[in-house]
Amino acid sequence: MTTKPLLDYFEHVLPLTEAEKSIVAAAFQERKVKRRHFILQKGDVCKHHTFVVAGCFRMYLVDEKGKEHTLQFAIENWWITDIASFYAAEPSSLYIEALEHSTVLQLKKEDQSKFFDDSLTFNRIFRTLTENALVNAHRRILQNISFTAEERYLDFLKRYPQFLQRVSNVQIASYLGVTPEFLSTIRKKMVGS
Amino acid sequence: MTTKPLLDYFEHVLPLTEAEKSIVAAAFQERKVKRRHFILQKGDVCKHHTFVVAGCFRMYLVDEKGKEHTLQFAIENWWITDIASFYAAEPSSLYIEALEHSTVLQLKKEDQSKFFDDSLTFNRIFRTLTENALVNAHRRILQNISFTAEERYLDFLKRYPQFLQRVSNVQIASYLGVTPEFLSTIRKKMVGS
DNA sequence: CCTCTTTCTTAAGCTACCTTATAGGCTACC
DNA sequence: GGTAGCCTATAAGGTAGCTTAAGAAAGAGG
Repeated sequence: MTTKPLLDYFEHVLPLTEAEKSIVAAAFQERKVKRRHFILQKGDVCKHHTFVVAGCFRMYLVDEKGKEHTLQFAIENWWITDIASFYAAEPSSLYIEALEHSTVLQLKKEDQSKFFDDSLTFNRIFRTLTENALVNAHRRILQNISFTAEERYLDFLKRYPQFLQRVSNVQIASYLGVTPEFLSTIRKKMVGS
Repeated sequence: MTTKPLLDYFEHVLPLTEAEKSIVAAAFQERKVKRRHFILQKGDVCKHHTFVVAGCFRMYLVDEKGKEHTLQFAIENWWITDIASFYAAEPSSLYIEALEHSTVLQLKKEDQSKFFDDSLTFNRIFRTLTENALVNAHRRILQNISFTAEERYLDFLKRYPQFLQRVSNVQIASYLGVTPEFLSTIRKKMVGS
């Protein structure tokens, strides 16, 4: 069953009753996404919370000069959602693209709202997930304003070594906020030392 | 009563029953903080969620070269908490300093946990606050990797004009991730144009 | 298996931002 | 009411990171 990774993930936060498990299994919809296809494009309203069962995604912005800036990657057991668009029900300014053939589980906003109206458990789980995401976001902000590009790259390597095999250096550069050429010189310098 | 701004703030998210209001009023503790005093210092575990009733704070990191990097300011009706330290119960790497004589309301972690065990309402309120904070954090990450220093300053002016009167340019520079000298040249250039 | 696209690297010249230093204006406090 | 401490501004020289360009290597897809 495809929902198993999601149920395991939830139980890692808070134990679920059997009833809650079947509610989750019923509410989330499985979806296959091919490489280079999008589950969100600029202008769309983000209507789903997306949990990655298999595969790899990136969420990015394209600026007025056409340059891409990556906010987040996601692989197995990660969430990838434009929460600004999702919660405000406004058109997104972001793209979410599959970097590999992928399988996701999606929760519609209406179904999530029902969960939140009724269930203490689901409020606690999503509150915890959001707290964790915020802690990560705060760390990244601090790194962006206080680290050099090389320090940010080293931290990325340490924190997300799994991504190295799966996303290109072009995309890592756009996550770190540098050009691919400069990332290349950083890598060259590191080999030397 | 000092808790009124907090109750108003909560009700702006979700209506509270009278019973819930008195629970809140009882759980939060008022505290006066003098200018240049700290409610959190590096090495301390952050044990309270802090709501600002009056005054002004900044939360910052001091790096190994002694330079300060500001994560957040807070004035009336803002929260200021090192959530990484708060939720993980680990020593903080941050300082939270009063920039003016201030009054805050603080909620101990144990009391918040009790709220979360029992109350759907409080889970929903804090989930919503955390979501909003995450949306803001995401916007700031995008700005940091895709905006120039001048663009970040312009957005800061537009978004937080109240802060201009209350925090120094040195501190704004440390929030934007530039030196005070460079902020000064940006400001000079703007007047000219 | 072959071709087209993407990826990575290297290098030269350039720009944004930093460092250090100096100086004037403002505030606060003895 | 003077002096110390902080805040802002200005300028010169330095460095991190960008732009453009070009070629080699690796993959994707037919």
